[in-house]
Amino acid sequence: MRPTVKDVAALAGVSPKTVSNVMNGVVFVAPETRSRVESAITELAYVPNLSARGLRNGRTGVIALAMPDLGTPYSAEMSHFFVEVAHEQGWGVQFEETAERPGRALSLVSRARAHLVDGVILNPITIQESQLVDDGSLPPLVMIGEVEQQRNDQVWVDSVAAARDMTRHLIELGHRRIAIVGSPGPAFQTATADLRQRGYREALRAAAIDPDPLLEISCREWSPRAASEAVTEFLRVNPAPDAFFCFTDSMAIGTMSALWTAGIPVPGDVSVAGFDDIADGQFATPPLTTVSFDKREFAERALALLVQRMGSPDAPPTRVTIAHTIVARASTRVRTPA
Amino acid sequence: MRPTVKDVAALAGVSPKTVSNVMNGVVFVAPETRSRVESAITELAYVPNLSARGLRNGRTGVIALAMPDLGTPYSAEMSHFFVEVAHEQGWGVQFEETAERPGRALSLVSRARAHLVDGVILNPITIQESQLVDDGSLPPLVMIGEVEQQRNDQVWVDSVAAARDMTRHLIELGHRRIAIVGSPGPAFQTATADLRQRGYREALRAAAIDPDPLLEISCREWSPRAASEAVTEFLRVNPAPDAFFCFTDSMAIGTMSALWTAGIPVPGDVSVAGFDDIADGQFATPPLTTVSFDKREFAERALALLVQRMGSPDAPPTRVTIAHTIVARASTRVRTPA
DNA sequence: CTCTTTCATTACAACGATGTAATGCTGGGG
DNA sequence: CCCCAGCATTACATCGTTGTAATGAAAGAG
Repeated sequence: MRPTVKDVAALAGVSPKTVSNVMNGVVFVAPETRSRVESAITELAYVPNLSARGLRNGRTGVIALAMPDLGTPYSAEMSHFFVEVAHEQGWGVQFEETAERPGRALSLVSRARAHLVDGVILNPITIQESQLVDDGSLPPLVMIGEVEQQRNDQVWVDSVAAARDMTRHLIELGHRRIAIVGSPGPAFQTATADLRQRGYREALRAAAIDPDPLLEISCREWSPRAASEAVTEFLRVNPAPDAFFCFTDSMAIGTMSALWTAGIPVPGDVSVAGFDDIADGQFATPPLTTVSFDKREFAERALALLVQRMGSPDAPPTRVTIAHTIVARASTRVRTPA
Repeated sequence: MRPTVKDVAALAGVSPKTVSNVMNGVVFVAPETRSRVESAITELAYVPNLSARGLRNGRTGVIALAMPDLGTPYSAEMSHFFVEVAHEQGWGVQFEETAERPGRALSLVSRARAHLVDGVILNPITIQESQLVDDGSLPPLVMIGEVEQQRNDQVWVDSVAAARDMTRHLIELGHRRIAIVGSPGPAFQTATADLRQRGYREALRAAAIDPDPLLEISCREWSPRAASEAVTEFLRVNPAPDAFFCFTDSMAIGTMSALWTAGIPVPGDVSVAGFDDIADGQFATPPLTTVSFDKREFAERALALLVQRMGSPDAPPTRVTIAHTIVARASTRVRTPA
């Protein structure tokens, strides 16, 4: 039988409330009493029942983290930092996967309202999910990622600027026919895809390069497999472009795989760039040029926003933009005309 | 203000307990009453308070999953399947990272005892963690991975056999000087490393190949970076072996990166094999030969074991072995003597 | 028409922790 | 010597849900 405050109180010869006072430390407790209680706690190996505390306080000390698909390196790395940061601050983290099935985000909100979690950090994947209706009963919520909405607190990377920067980088290397992988298409519509494509087009326009719709390759999903298939199909019909700018590192890895299979050397014949700076990108062959940002800072800011929101539910929403940089590695290089 | 059973009961004109009966569905409720309650629930958008339920029942419906480092593809993919399977069965999943700092596993057990979770699935990383003392107060617990202990339920892959099979596979391809990456060393001691090395040595012995201690490369940690560094250092001093058998796919990716940098073609000059069959291994260049096993089945079996353990705390521990297969891809091929 | 029997429904208490308001104690001033 | 101020500690109620035991009503038997 698990010991309770009652047991501790009995052993220490005080009342349950005094034990509670010792643990929460807000009320002053005489040093002698305090130490007596503390040793009773140790002796019984007492651990407070968080369900009871949660019931009483309306707080559980747990937040929910909803990422599209934990299995993908991007979600995984982000999750890693969220868990790390949250644990440092004493929060538990409960997981949800939004890609599993549509509407998952809603059931998630339900869960939150079920008071198992005090707040939610949500990386929406579809447009609908980012349009969660706020009927006033939403739990404290922070959106992460490239979502176009103003209703909730949000942390993101400026995808338009980042895509523009990367495209310009490729242009500066001498590339002209720059294909993108992950363009928004009928099978895959996300705000992220839209924004990155917008940045790409802006950079082309700035360099007076005519955008070629053929070079905007879309995938049925943002996975290495889908990218590999889409690029393979593209190469079957078209000559290789100067460079591929893939909207995620995962798709870049799939793209490089397709190029390897097709016998096209990277970066010899074409350059390949990604987005996200996942750890394995550094160890791809060749190491991947990518858009990088501080994932730990991302997690810290999002959690800070969430905690703040828990405190003041009615404050106006805040949007935090995380700085990005272009990390040039061996997968891109100056174009040497054939 | 969140509605409670009381509010629902008032609206439906019944007692709180009847509402509870409708939701839990064990006791028979007259159809007419039931539908009245159900529409009251819908109207108020009532969601039960899980803290209260947890306090009352002693069950929270949440399990904890403790993996070494969520950021690594292996942990991430396993976690993905655990979350998927758990959600299908209505469990919530709370995350812990055991690699964060030593002793984490203990604080985790504390958390479990704090009754926020009903059970724990633990992938221990150090030997100590796998030796958790059972003072009778452990929560329902299932160990996953290559841990040598008999105290707890466990799901694993037979690492000795798998490493033996992979080594034999490489031998059958004509390789003789087969290096391993991830050999147990002073900086990194795990049961997994021991077992895989044992399997490797057994296969060499069976083929009458003298094991060469120089070919047993150890890394300071099981990451692509550490593997890349260790292999680079190895190549600085030694001639390239016929093949590298890396004890994880992550290390295989690091190894291929080092080989790429050193200008040694894979699989032209050397073959590379991994272990775990992570998704990105298929899209490495070249695609990675590896030891594969059904991760979803792994998760299902572990969760089933955990649920069973919750029901009967005193049953003797069970150990489940998940089948493995060798998946041959382009990173290994028949040796062509120079 | 009355007395069981059956079975849906209800009243009440309890899970464990903690905020509130009241209690008891100690010591200093009148 | 007594009373009151100040402050550590306590009793009690409460959070929302559900098991237990009791209630009440309806149906069937005598």
